[in-house]
Amino acid sequence: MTALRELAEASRELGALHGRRQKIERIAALLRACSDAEAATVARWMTGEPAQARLGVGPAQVHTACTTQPASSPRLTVDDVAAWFQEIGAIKGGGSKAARADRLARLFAAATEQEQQFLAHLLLGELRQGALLGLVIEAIASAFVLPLGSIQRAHMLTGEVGEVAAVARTQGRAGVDALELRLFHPVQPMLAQPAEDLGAAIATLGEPLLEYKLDGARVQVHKQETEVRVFSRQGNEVTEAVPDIVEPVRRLPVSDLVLDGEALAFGDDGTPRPFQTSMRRFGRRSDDAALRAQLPLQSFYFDCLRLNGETLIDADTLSRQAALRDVVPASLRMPSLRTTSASEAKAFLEQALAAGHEGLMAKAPQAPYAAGGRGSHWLKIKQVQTLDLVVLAAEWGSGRRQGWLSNLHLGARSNGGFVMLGKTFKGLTHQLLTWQTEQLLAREIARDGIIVQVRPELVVEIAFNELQRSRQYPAGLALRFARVRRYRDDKPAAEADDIETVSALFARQVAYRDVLSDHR
DNA sequence: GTCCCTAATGGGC
DNA sequence: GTCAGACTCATTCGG
DNA sequence: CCGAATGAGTCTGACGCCCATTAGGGAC
Repeated sequence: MTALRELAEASRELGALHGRRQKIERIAALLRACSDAEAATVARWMTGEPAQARLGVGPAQVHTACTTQPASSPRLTVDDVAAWFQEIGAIKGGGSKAARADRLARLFAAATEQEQQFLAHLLLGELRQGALLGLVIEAIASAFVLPLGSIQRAHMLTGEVGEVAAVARTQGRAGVDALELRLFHPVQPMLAQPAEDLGAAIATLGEPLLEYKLDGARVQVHKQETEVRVFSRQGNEVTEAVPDIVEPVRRLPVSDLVLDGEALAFGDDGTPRPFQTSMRRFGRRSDDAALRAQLPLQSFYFDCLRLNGETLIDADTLSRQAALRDVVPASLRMPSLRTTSASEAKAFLEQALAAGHEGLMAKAPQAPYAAGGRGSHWLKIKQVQTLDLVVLAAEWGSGRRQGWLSNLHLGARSNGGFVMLGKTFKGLTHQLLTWQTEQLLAREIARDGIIVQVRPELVVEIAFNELQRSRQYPAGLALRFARVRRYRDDKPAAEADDIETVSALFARQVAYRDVLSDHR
Protein backbone atom coordinates (compact mmCIF):
# COMPACT_ATOMS: atom_id res chain seq x y z
CA MET A 1 0.00 0.00 0.00
CA THR A 2 1.49 3.29 -1.04
CA ALA A 3 0.81 6.21 1.22
CA LEU A 4 -0.51 9.39 -0.37
CA ARG A 5 2.24 11.11 1.59
CA GLU A 6 4.87 9.41 -0.55
CA LEU A 7 3.30 10.72 -3.75
CA ALA A 8 2.93 14.20 -2.36
CA GLU A 9 6.55 14.19 -1.26
CA ALA A 10 7.73 12.82 -4.57
CA SER A 11 5.79 15.43 -6.47
CA ARG A 12 7.28 18.20 -4.37
CA GLU A 13 10.78 16.83 -4.78
CA LEU A 14 10.28 16.55 -8.53
CA GLY A 15 9.48 20.22 -8.68
CA ALA A 16 12.77 20.99 -6.97
CA LEU A 17 14.93 18.57 -8.95
CA HIS A 18 16.77 19.87 -12.00
CA GLY A 19 17.41 17.59 -14.91
CA ARG A 20 15.28 15.15 -16.73
CA ARG A 21 17.33 12.10 -15.78
CA GLN A 22 16.92 12.75 -12.09
CA LYS A 23 13.20 13.27 -12.37
CA ILE A 24 12.80 10.06 -14.34
CA GLU A 25 14.67 8.12 -11.66
CA ARG A 26 12.52 9.66 -8.94
CA ILE A 27 9.31 8.58 -10.69
CA ALA A 28 10.80 5.17 -11.43
CA ALA A 29 11.52 4.69 -7.72
CA LEU A 30 7.88 5.45 -6.99
CA LEU A 31 6.67 2.94 -9.56
CA ARG A 32 8.98 0.27 -8.18
CA ALA A 33 7.85 0.86 -4.62
CA CYS A 34 4.11 0.70 -5.15
CA SER A 35 1.99 -2.44 -5.32
CA ASP A 36 0.94 -4.10 -8.55
CA ALA A 37 -2.58 -2.82 -8.17
CA GLU A 38 -1.44 0.75 -7.58
CA ALA A 39 1.00 1.02 -10.48
CA ALA A 40 -1.63 2.16 -12.96
CA THR A 41 -2.97 4.84 -10.64
CA VAL A 42 0.45 6.14 -9.67
CA ALA A 43 1.58 6.33 -13.30
CA ARG A 44 -1.58 8.12 -14.36
CA TRP A 45 -1.46 10.63 -11.53
CA MET A 46 2.17 11.42 -12.24
CA THR A 47 1.13 12.47 -15.74
CA GLY A 48 -1.19 14.98 -14.11
CA GLU A 49 -4.42 13.13 -14.93
CA PRO A 50 -6.41 12.40 -11.78
CA ALA A 51 -8.92 10.11 -13.46
CA GLN A 52 -10.11 8.66 -16.72
CA ALA A 53 -13.15 10.91 -16.63
CA ARG A 54 -13.38 14.30 -15.01
CA LEU A 55 -14.77 14.55 -11.52
CA GLY A 56 -17.00 17.58 -11.87
CA VAL A 57 -14.72 19.44 -9.51
CA GLY A 58 -13.02 22.59 -10.71
CA PRO A 59 -11.00 25.50 -9.36
CA ALA A 60 -13.87 26.96 -7.35
CA GLN A 61 -14.61 23.77 -5.43
CA VAL A 62 -10.96 22.87 -4.97
CA HIS A 63 -10.23 26.26 -3.46
CA THR A 64 -13.00 25.94 -0.91
CA ALA A 65 -11.88 22.40 -0.13
CA CYS A 66 -8.41 23.76 0.59
CA THR A 67 -9.81 25.80 3.46
CA THR A 68 -10.76 22.70 5.43
CA GLN A 69 -8.65 21.95 8.48
CA PRO A 70 -5.93 19.48 7.44
CA ALA A 71 -5.25 16.24 9.32
CA SER A 72 -2.28 16.33 11.65
CA SER A 73 -0.82 13.01 10.55
CA PRO A 74 -0.92 11.21 7.20
CA ARG A 75 -3.15 8.17 6.87
CA LEU A 76 -4.51 8.16 3.32
CA THR A 77 -3.30 5.63 0.77
CA VAL A 78 -3.32 5.92 -3.01
CA ASP A 79 -6.16 3.40 -3.16
CA ASP A 80 -8.19 5.40 -0.65
CA VAL A 81 -7.94 8.52 -2.76
CA ALA A 82 -8.69 6.66 -5.98
CA ALA A 83 -11.86 5.37 -4.33
CA TRP A 84 -12.80 8.90 -3.20
CA PHE A 85 -12.25 10.18 -6.74
CA GLN A 86 -14.42 7.47 -8.17
CA GLU A 87 -17.19 8.21 -5.70
CA ILE A 88 -17.05 11.96 -6.27
CA GLY A 89 -17.05 11.54 -10.05
CA ALA A 90 -20.16 9.37 -9.91
CA ILE A 91 -22.34 11.91 -8.10
CA LYS A 92 -24.92 13.38 -10.48
CA GLY A 93 -28.26 15.21 -10.46
CA GLY A 94 -30.02 17.41 -7.94
CA GLY A 95 -27.99 18.34 -4.89
CA SER A 96 -24.88 16.90 -6.51
CA LYS A 97 -22.88 20.05 -6.26
CA ALA A 98 -23.25 20.19 -2.50
CA ALA A 99 -22.68 16.45 -2.24
CA ARG A 100 -19.45 16.69 -4.22
CA ALA A 101 -18.29 19.62 -2.13
CA ASP A 102 -19.08 17.63 1.01
CA ARG A 103 -17.13 14.54 -0.12
CA LEU A 104 -14.27 16.69 -1.28
CA ALA A 105 -14.13 18.48 2.06
CA ARG A 106 -14.10 15.15 3.88
CA LEU A 107 -11.30 13.88 1.69
CA PHE A 108 -9.32 17.04 2.33
CA ALA A 109 -10.00 16.78 6.07
CA ALA A 110 -8.31 13.37 6.02
CA ALA A 111 -5.25 14.80 4.27
CA THR A 112 -2.30 16.62 5.79
CA GLU A 113 -1.50 20.09 4.56
CA GLN A 114 1.13 18.83 2.14
CA GLU A 115 -1.25 16.15 0.87
CA GLN A 116 -3.97 18.76 0.41
CA GLN A 117 -1.63 20.77 -1.76
CA PHE A 118 -0.84 17.72 -3.86
CA LEU A 119 -4.50 16.79 -4.27
CA ALA A 120 -5.45 20.32 -5.19
CA HIS A 121 -2.75 20.54 -7.84
CA LEU A 122 -3.65 17.11 -9.16
CA LEU A 123 -7.34 17.96 -9.42
CA LEU A 124 -6.59 21.24 -11.15
CA GLY A 125 -4.11 19.68 -13.54
CA GLU A 126 -1.35 21.94 -12.25
CA LEU A 127 1.17 19.58 -10.73
CA ARG A 128 4.02 21.89 -11.74
CA GLN A 129 6.56 19.20 -11.03
CA GLY A 130 8.28 19.55 -14.39
CA ALA A 131 7.37 16.01 -15.28
CA LEU A 132 4.34 14.72 -17.12
CA LEU A 133 3.61 12.02 -19.65
CA GLY A 134 6.94 12.16 -21.47
CA LEU A 135 8.95 11.44 -18.35
CA VAL A 136 6.51 8.90 -16.95
CA ILE A 137 6.95 6.81 -20.09
CA GLU A 138 10.69 6.84 -19.57
CA ALA A 139 10.26 6.15 -15.88
CA ILE A 140 8.23 3.02 -16.62
CA ALA A 141 11.03 1.73 -18.86
CA SER A 142 13.62 2.54 -16.24
CA ALA A 143 11.68 1.15 -13.29
CA PHE A 144 11.14 -2.28 -14.77
CA VAL A 145 14.32 -2.37 -16.90
CA LEU A 146 12.53 -2.57 -20.23
CA PRO A 147 13.50 -1.01 -23.56
CA LEU A 148 12.14 2.50 -23.90
CA GLY A 149 10.96 1.69 -27.41
CA SER A 150 8.72 -1.10 -26.13
CA ILE A 151 7.06 1.19 -23.61
CA GLN A 152 6.64 3.99 -26.15
CA ARG A 153 5.12 1.61 -28.64
CA ALA A 154 2.75 0.13 -26.08
CA HIS A 155 1.60 3.58 -25.04
CA MET A 156 1.16 4.69 -28.61
CA LEU A 157 -1.09 1.76 -29.39
CA THR A 158 -3.15 1.69 -26.22
CA GLY A 159 -3.07 5.36 -25.30
CA GLU A 160 -3.19 4.44 -21.63
CA VAL A 161 -0.13 4.98 -19.45
CA GLY A 162 -1.77 3.37 -16.46
CA GLU A 163 -2.31 0.13 -18.27
CA VAL A 164 1.18 0.15 -19.73
CA ALA A 165 2.71 0.70 -16.28
CA ALA A 166 0.64 -2.09 -14.77
CA VAL A 167 1.48 -4.55 -17.55
CA ALA A 168 5.15 -3.60 -17.46
CA ARG A 169 5.22 -4.23 -13.75
CA THR A 170 3.32 -7.50 -13.64
CA GLN A 171 4.15 -9.11 -16.98
CA GLY A 172 7.38 -7.52 -18.08
CA ARG A 173 8.56 -7.27 -21.64
CA ALA A 174 6.45 -10.10 -23.02
CA GLY A 175 3.29 -8.49 -21.69
CA VAL A 176 4.18 -5.04 -22.96
CA ASP A 177 5.14 -6.28 -26.40
CA ALA A 178 1.89 -8.21 -26.62
CA LEU A 179 -0.14 -5.01 -26.29
CA GLU A 180 -1.71 -4.14 -29.63
CA LEU A 181 -3.94 -1.57 -31.18
CA ARG A 182 -7.46 -2.57 -30.18
CA LEU A 183 -10.56 -1.60 -32.06
CA PHE A 184 -12.73 0.85 -30.12
CA HIS A 185 -9.79 1.95 -28.00
CA PRO A 186 -8.53 5.21 -29.48
CA VAL A 187 -4.89 5.67 -30.42
CA GLN A 188 -3.16 8.93 -29.49
CA PRO A 189 -3.47 11.13 -32.57
CA MET A 190 -0.29 12.24 -34.28
CA LEU A 191 0.31 15.97 -33.91
CA ALA A 192 1.97 18.60 -36.07
CA GLN A 193 4.39 21.46 -35.60
CA PRO A 194 3.90 24.92 -37.04
CA ALA A 195 6.05 25.73 -40.09
CA GLU A 196 7.43 29.13 -40.90
CA ASP A 197 5.76 29.03 -44.32
CA LEU A 198 5.23 26.70 -47.25
CA GLY A 199 8.76 27.17 -48.58
CA ALA A 200 10.30 26.24 -45.25
CA ALA A 201 8.06 23.18 -44.99
CA ILE A 202 9.12 21.93 -48.41
CA ALA A 203 12.77 22.62 -47.61
CA THR A 204 12.48 20.56 -44.40
CA LEU A 205 10.54 17.64 -45.79
CA GLY A 206 11.86 17.23 -49.31
CA GLU A 207 8.90 16.10 -51.37
CA PRO A 208 6.08 16.28 -48.88
CA LEU A 209 2.55 15.08 -49.15
CA LEU A 210 0.44 18.25 -48.98
CA GLU A 211 -3.10 18.23 -47.66
CA TYR A 212 -5.75 20.83 -46.98
CA LYS A 213 -5.90 21.86 -43.35
CA LEU A 214 -9.54 22.31 -42.35
CA ASP A 215 -10.73 24.15 -39.26
CA GLY A 216 -12.87 21.53 -37.57
CA ALA A 217 -12.52 18.83 -34.95
CA ARG A 218 -10.12 15.91 -35.15
CA VAL A 219 -11.90 12.56 -35.33
CA GLN A 220 -10.68 9.00 -35.09
CA VAL A 221 -13.23 6.51 -36.36
CA HIS A 222 -13.14 2.80 -35.60
CA LYS A 223 -15.20 0.26 -37.52
CA GLN A 224 -15.74 -3.46 -37.08
CA GLU A 225 -18.39 -5.00 -39.29
CA THR A 226 -21.45 -2.79 -38.74
CA GLU A 227 -20.28 -1.21 -35.52
CA VAL A 228 -18.73 2.25 -35.76
CA ARG A 229 -17.49 4.52 -32.99
CA VAL A 230 -16.09 8.01 -33.15
CA PHE A 231 -13.44 9.44 -30.83
CA SER A 232 -12.28 12.99 -30.28
CA ARG A 233 -8.73 14.19 -30.07
CA GLN A 234 -8.58 13.55 -26.32
CA GLY A 235 -9.94 10.05 -26.85
CA ASN A 236 -13.46 10.84 -25.68
CA GLU A 237 -16.18 8.86 -27.36
CA VAL A 238 -18.60 11.14 -29.20
CA THR A 239 -20.42 8.56 -31.36
CA GLU A 240 -23.88 9.42 -29.99
CA ALA A 241 -23.74 13.02 -31.08
CA VAL A 242 -22.53 12.52 -34.63
CA PRO A 243 -24.53 10.01 -36.70
CA ASP A 244 -23.53 11.98 -39.78
CA ILE A 245 -19.92 10.97 -39.17
CA VAL A 246 -20.85 7.38 -38.37
CA GLU A 247 -23.06 6.56 -41.34
CA PRO A 248 -20.68 7.12 -44.26
CA VAL A 249 -18.05 4.99 -42.54
CA ARG A 250 -20.55 2.27 -41.72
CA ARG A 251 -21.29 1.94 -45.42
CA LEU A 252 -17.65 1.35 -46.38
CA PRO A 253 -17.19 -2.25 -47.51
CA VAL A 254 -14.48 -3.24 -45.05
CA SER A 255 -14.75 -5.34 -41.93
CA ASP A 256 -12.12 -3.68 -39.84
CA LEU A 257 -10.90 -0.09 -40.06
CA VAL A 258 -9.41 2.84 -38.14
CA LEU A 259 -9.43 6.27 -39.81
CA ASP A 260 -8.00 9.63 -38.80
CA GLY A 261 -9.62 12.79 -40.07
CA GLU A 262 -11.30 16.13 -39.50
CA ALA A 263 -15.02 16.92 -39.22
CA LEU A 264 -16.77 20.23 -39.73
CA ALA A 265 -19.94 21.84 -41.07
CA PHE A 266 -20.34 23.66 -44.39
CA GLY A 267 -22.69 26.42 -45.45
CA ASP A 268 -25.25 26.09 -48.23
CA ASP A 269 -22.80 27.74 -50.60
CA GLY A 270 -20.26 25.02 -49.92
CA THR A 271 -17.88 27.14 -47.86
CA PRO A 272 -16.73 25.89 -44.48
CA ARG A 273 -18.53 27.23 -41.43
CA PRO A 274 -16.41 29.04 -38.88
CA PHE A 275 -14.97 26.80 -36.20
CA GLN A 276 -17.31 28.10 -33.52
CA THR A 277 -20.30 27.09 -35.64
CA SER A 278 -19.04 23.57 -36.26
CA MET A 279 -18.51 23.24 -32.53
CA ARG A 280 -22.20 23.78 -31.90
CA ARG A 281 -22.55 20.32 -33.37
CA PHE A 282 -19.36 18.63 -32.33
CA GLY A 283 -19.30 20.13 -28.86
CA ARG A 284 -22.52 18.51 -27.70
CA ARG A 285 -23.11 15.27 -25.90
CA SER A 286 -26.15 13.88 -27.71
CA ASP A 287 -27.69 13.99 -31.15
CA ASP A 288 -30.11 16.81 -32.00
CA ALA A 289 -31.89 15.99 -35.26
CA ALA A 290 -33.00 19.55 -35.99
CA LEU A 291 -29.53 20.96 -35.50
CA ARG A 292 -28.04 18.08 -37.47
CA ALA A 293 -30.29 18.97 -40.40
CA GLN A 294 -29.21 22.58 -40.16
CA LEU A 295 -25.51 21.91 -39.62
CA PRO A 296 -24.60 18.53 -41.05
CA LEU A 297 -21.03 17.48 -40.31
CA GLN A 298 -18.82 16.32 -43.12
CA SER A 299 -15.70 14.30 -42.48
CA PHE A 300 -12.46 14.21 -44.42
CA TYR A 301 -10.02 11.42 -43.71
CA PHE A 302 -6.31 11.76 -44.22
CA ASP A 303 -4.90 8.65 -42.58
CA CYS A 304 -5.61 4.98 -42.12
CA LEU A 305 -4.21 3.31 -39.00
CA ARG A 306 -5.69 -0.12 -39.42
CA LEU A 307 -7.25 -1.99 -42.30
CA ASN A 308 -8.71 -5.50 -42.29
CA GLY A 309 -6.71 -6.82 -39.38
CA GLU A 310 -3.48 -5.08 -40.23
CA THR A 311 -2.13 -2.26 -38.07
CA LEU A 312 -0.51 0.40 -40.23
CA ILE A 313 1.01 2.62 -37.55
CA ASP A 314 4.55 1.64 -38.53
CA ALA A 315 3.94 1.89 -42.24
CA ASP A 316 5.13 5.08 -43.95
CA THR A 317 2.92 7.97 -44.93
CA LEU A 318 2.58 6.96 -48.55
CA SER A 319 1.64 3.36 -47.76
CA ARG A 320 -1.01 4.51 -45.33
CA GLN A 321 -2.21 6.95 -47.95
CA ALA A 322 -2.47 4.08 -50.42
CA ALA A 323 -4.51 2.06 -47.94
CA LEU A 324 -6.77 5.06 -47.42
CA ARG A 325 -7.36 5.40 -51.18
CA ASP A 326 -8.19 1.73 -51.40
CA VAL A 327 -11.15 1.94 -49.07
CA VAL A 328 -12.27 5.54 -48.72
CA PRO A 329 -13.89 7.31 -51.70
CA ALA A 330 -12.52 10.69 -52.75
CA SER A 331 -15.56 12.48 -51.37
CA LEU A 332 -14.52 11.41 -47.86
CA ARG A 333 -10.81 12.05 -48.29
CA MET A 334 -8.85 15.16 -47.48
CA PRO A 335 -7.76 16.83 -50.72
CA SER A 336 -4.05 16.15 -51.14
CA LEU A 337 -1.20 16.66 -53.55
CA ARG A 338 2.34 15.41 -53.81
CA THR A 339 4.66 17.66 -55.73
CA THR A 340 8.22 18.91 -56.00
CA SER A 341 7.15 22.07 -57.73
CA ALA A 342 7.14 25.14 -55.51
CA SER A 343 4.66 26.89 -57.77
CA GLU A 344 2.26 23.95 -57.76
CA ALA A 345 2.48 23.82 -54.00
CA LYS A 346 1.79 27.51 -53.75
CA ALA A 347 -1.19 27.20 -56.05
CA PHE A 348 -2.51 24.37 -53.88
CA LEU A 349 -2.20 26.54 -50.76
CA GLU A 350 -3.99 29.42 -52.45
CA GLN A 351 -6.71 27.06 -53.57
CA ALA A 352 -7.20 25.89 -49.98
CA LEU A 353 -7.33 29.46 -48.68
CA ALA A 354 -9.67 30.61 -51.43
CA ALA A 355 -12.02 27.80 -50.44
CA GLY A 356 -12.02 29.28 -46.92
CA HIS A 357 -9.78 26.73 -45.23
CA GLU A 358 -7.04 27.22 -42.66
CA GLY A 359 -4.08 26.33 -44.84
CA LEU A 360 -2.10 23.19 -45.56
CA MET A 361 -0.47 20.29 -43.83
CA ALA A 362 2.89 19.10 -45.17
CA LYS A 363 3.86 15.53 -44.29
CA ALA A 364 7.11 13.62 -44.63
CA PRO A 365 6.43 10.88 -47.17
CA GLN A 366 8.45 8.19 -45.39
CA ALA A 367 7.45 8.79 -41.76
CA PRO A 368 5.51 6.31 -39.63
CA TYR A 369 2.45 7.43 -37.66
CA ALA A 370 4.02 8.84 -34.48
CA ALA A 371 1.02 8.58 -32.20
CA GLY A 372 0.94 11.25 -29.52
CA GLY A 373 4.14 12.79 -30.81
CA ARG A 374 4.53 16.27 -32.17
CA GLY A 375 7.51 15.43 -34.32
CA SER A 376 8.69 17.42 -37.31
CA HIS A 377 7.20 14.91 -39.73
CA TRP A 378 3.93 16.79 -39.92
CA LEU A 379 4.06 20.54 -40.42
CA LYS A 380 1.14 22.94 -40.50
CA ILE A 381 1.01 26.06 -42.60
CA LYS A 382 -1.56 28.61 -41.46
CA GLN A 383 -2.33 32.20 -42.34
CA VAL A 384 -1.22 34.85 -39.87
CA GLN A 385 -2.53 38.41 -39.59
CA THR A 386 -1.39 41.25 -37.37
CA LEU A 387 -2.88 44.31 -35.70
CA ASP A 388 -1.30 47.11 -33.69
CA LEU A 389 -3.30 47.22 -30.47
CA VAL A 390 -3.11 49.14 -27.23
CA VAL A 391 -2.43 47.58 -23.82
CA LEU A 392 -5.35 48.53 -21.57
CA ALA A 393 -4.42 46.42 -18.55
CA ALA A 394 -2.31 43.45 -17.52
CA GLU A 395 -2.67 40.56 -15.08
CA TRP A 396 -0.08 39.36 -12.60
CA GLY A 397 1.27 36.01 -13.74
CA SER A 398 1.27 32.81 -11.75
CA GLY A 399 3.66 29.86 -11.49
CA ARG A 400 6.69 30.58 -13.61
CA ARG A 401 5.27 33.97 -14.51
CA GLN A 402 5.04 35.00 -10.85
CA GLY A 403 6.20 38.55 -10.24
CA TRP A 404 5.69 39.57 -13.84
CA LEU A 405 2.79 41.37 -15.41
CA SER A 406 1.97 38.72 -17.95
CA ASN A 407 -1.47 38.54 -19.53
CA LEU A 408 -2.21 41.67 -21.55
CA HIS A 409 -5.67 43.13 -22.19
CA LEU A 410 -5.72 44.35 -25.77
CA GLY A 411 -7.85 47.10 -27.26
CA ALA A 412 -8.49 48.79 -30.58
CA ARG A 413 -9.16 52.53 -30.87
CA SER A 414 -12.82 53.44 -30.96
CA ASN A 415 -14.52 56.84 -30.73
CA GLY A 416 -11.64 58.45 -28.89
CA GLY A 417 -11.53 55.50 -26.49
CA PHE A 418 -10.68 51.81 -26.76
CA VAL A 419 -12.60 48.53 -27.07
CA MET A 420 -11.12 45.33 -25.77
CA LEU A 421 -10.68 42.47 -28.25
CA GLY A 422 -9.00 39.82 -26.14
CA LYS A 423 -5.99 38.94 -24.04
CA THR A 424 -2.62 37.35 -24.62
CA PHE A 425 0.45 36.24 -22.68
CA LYS A 426 2.22 34.48 -25.56
CA GLY A 427 5.34 35.47 -27.41
CA LEU A 428 7.01 37.17 -24.44
CA THR A 429 10.65 36.54 -23.54
CA HIS A 430 11.92 37.00 -19.99
CA GLN A 431 13.52 40.23 -21.12
CA LEU A 432 10.28 41.52 -22.57
CA LEU A 433 8.33 40.47 -19.48
CA THR A 434 10.70 42.42 -17.30
CA TRP A 435 10.50 45.44 -19.55
CA GLN A 436 6.73 45.42 -19.84
CA THR A 437 6.24 44.93 -16.11
CA GLU A 438 8.27 48.07 -15.48
CA GLN A 439 6.60 50.07 -18.21
CA LEU A 440 3.11 49.05 -17.23
CA LEU A 441 3.59 49.72 -13.53
CA ALA A 442 4.79 53.20 -14.44
CA ARG A 443 1.42 53.70 -16.14
CA GLU A 444 -0.76 52.10 -13.44
CA ILE A 445 -4.06 53.82 -12.77
CA ALA A 446 -5.99 51.21 -10.76
CA ARG A 447 -5.98 47.67 -9.41
CA ASP A 448 -8.68 45.07 -9.33
CA GLY A 449 -7.57 41.72 -7.95
CA ILE A 450 -4.77 40.49 -10.20
CA ILE A 451 -5.59 43.09 -12.84
CA VAL A 452 -3.56 46.26 -13.13
CA GLN A 453 -5.27 48.94 -15.23
CA VAL A 454 -2.88 51.20 -17.10
CA ARG A 455 -2.98 54.40 -19.09
CA PRO A 456 -3.57 53.24 -22.68
CA GLU A 457 -0.23 54.31 -24.13
CA LEU A 458 1.74 51.22 -25.12
CA VAL A 459 1.18 49.84 -28.61
CA VAL A 460 1.91 46.20 -29.30
CA GLU A 461 1.92 44.30 -32.57
CA ILE A 462 -0.30 41.26 -32.17
CA ALA A 463 -0.25 38.25 -34.46
CA PHE A 464 -3.41 36.15 -34.67
CA ASN A 465 -5.04 33.60 -36.92
CA GLU A 466 -8.60 34.71 -37.10
CA LEU A 467 -11.29 37.07 -35.87
CA GLN A 468 -14.31 35.42 -34.36
CA ARG A 469 -17.71 36.51 -33.15
CA SER A 470 -17.78 37.12 -29.42
CA ARG A 471 -20.50 37.46 -26.85
CA GLN A 472 -17.97 38.40 -24.25
CA TYR A 473 -16.23 41.37 -25.78
CA PRO A 474 -17.94 44.72 -26.39
CA ALA A 475 -17.09 44.96 -30.08
CA GLY A 476 -18.69 41.56 -30.66
CA LEU A 477 -15.36 40.36 -32.02
CA ALA A 478 -12.40 38.56 -30.47
CA LEU A 479 -8.97 37.43 -31.59
CA ARG A 480 -8.21 33.74 -31.99
CA PHE A 481 -4.72 32.58 -30.97
CA ALA A 482 -3.39 36.08 -30.27
CA ARG A 483 0.30 36.43 -29.46
CA VAL A 484 2.77 39.30 -29.10
CA ARG A 485 5.09 39.99 -32.02
CA ARG A 486 6.83 43.08 -30.65
CA TYR A 487 6.19 46.36 -28.93
CA ARG A 488 5.77 49.32 -31.29
CA ASP A 489 7.74 51.92 -29.37
CA ASP A 490 7.68 53.90 -32.59
CA LYS A 491 3.89 54.27 -32.49
CA PRO A 492 1.76 56.32 -30.14
CA ALA A 493 -1.62 54.93 -29.06
CA ALA A 494 -3.33 57.45 -31.32
CA GLU A 495 -1.90 55.55 -34.30
CA ALA A 496 -2.93 52.08 -33.19
CA ASP A 497 -5.45 50.22 -35.34
CA ASP A 498 -9.06 51.22 -34.84
CA ILE A 499 -12.15 49.08 -34.62
CA GLU A 500 -13.18 50.01 -38.16
CA THR A 501 -9.98 48.41 -39.45
CA VAL A 502 -10.70 45.31 -37.39
CA SER A 503 -14.28 45.12 -38.63
CA ALA A 504 -13.06 45.45 -42.20
CA LEU A 505 -10.67 42.53 -41.65
CA PHE A 506 -13.55 40.52 -40.27
CA ALA A 507 -15.71 41.43 -43.24
CA ARG A 508 -13.03 40.15 -45.58
CA GLN A 509 -12.99 36.89 -43.65
CA VAL A 510 -16.74 36.63 -43.96
CA ALA A 511 -16.53 37.17 -47.68
CA TYR A 512 -15.36 33.57 -47.78
CA ARG A 513 -17.48 32.22 -45.01
CA ASP A 514 -20.81 33.74 -44.21
CA VAL A 515 -20.96 33.80 -40.45
CA LEU A 516 -23.64 36.40 -40.15
CA SER A 517 -26.38 34.17 -41.48
CA ASP A 518 -25.83 31.37 -38.99
CA HIS A 519 -25.13 33.42 -35.91
CA ARG A 520 -27.97 33.62 -33.41
C1' DG B 1 -43.38 23.06 -10.34
C1' DT B 2 -41.75 26.03 -14.33
C1' DC B 3 -39.03 29.55 -16.53
C1' DC B 4 -35.03 32.22 -16.91
C1' DC B 5 -30.55 33.72 -15.70
C1' DT B 6 -25.84 32.71 -13.90
C1' DA B 7 -21.67 30.34 -12.55
C1' DA B 8 -18.95 26.35 -12.80
C1' DT B 9 -17.11 22.71 -15.49
C1' DG B 10 -15.32 20.18 -19.44
C1' DG B 11 -13.70 20.09 -23.95
C1' DG B 12 -12.74 21.68 -28.93
C1' DC B 13 -9.18 24.65 -31.30
C1' DG C 1 -4.31 26.12 -29.69
C1' DT C 2 0.89 29.24 -29.47
C1' DC C 3 5.07 30.30 -27.57
C1' DA C 4 9.69 30.59 -24.85
C1' DG C 5 12.76 28.22 -21.97
C1' DA C 6 15.01 24.29 -20.12
C1' DC C 7 17.02 20.15 -20.87
C1' DT C 8 19.27 16.08 -23.67
C1' DC C 9 21.83 14.12 -27.09
C1' DA C 10 24.60 14.23 -31.07
C1' DT C 11 27.57 16.71 -34.03
C1' DT C 12 30.88 20.22 -35.15
C1' DC C 13 34.38 23.53 -33.96
C1' DG C 14 38.66 25.35 -32.02
C1' DG C 15 42.93 24.95 -29.91
C1' DC D 1 42.52 14.43 -29.58
C1' DC D 2 39.51 16.50 -26.16
C1' DG D 3 36.49 19.86 -24.22
C1' DA D 4 33.40 23.65 -25.72
C1' DA D 5 30.00 25.42 -28.60
C1' DT D 6 26.07 24.66 -31.46
C1' DG D 7 21.84 22.71 -33.22
C1' DA D 8 17.84 19.58 -33.41
C1' DG D 9 14.45 17.35 -30.83
C1' DT D 10 11.37 17.01 -26.69
C1' DC D 11 8.89 18.36 -22.94
C1' DT D 12 6.66 21.61 -19.85
C1' DG D 13 3.71 25.17 -18.30
C1' DA D 14 2.35 29.85 -18.99
C1' DC D 15 -2.62 30.95 -20.22
C1' DG D 16 -6.15 32.58 -24.89
C1' DC D 17 -10.90 32.06 -27.59
C1' DC D 18 -15.45 29.63 -28.09
C1' DC D 19 -19.35 26.12 -27.25
C1' DA D 20 -22.55 22.83 -24.56
C1' DT D 21 -23.99 20.96 -20.24
C1' DT D 22 -25.37 20.99 -15.55
C1' DA D 23 -26.98 22.61 -11.31
C1' DG D 24 -28.44 26.37 -8.34
C1' DG D 25 -31.39 30.27 -7.23
C1' DG D 26 -34.96 33.68 -7.69
C1' DA D 27 -39.56 35.10 -9.50
C1' DC D 28 -43.91 33.61 -10.33
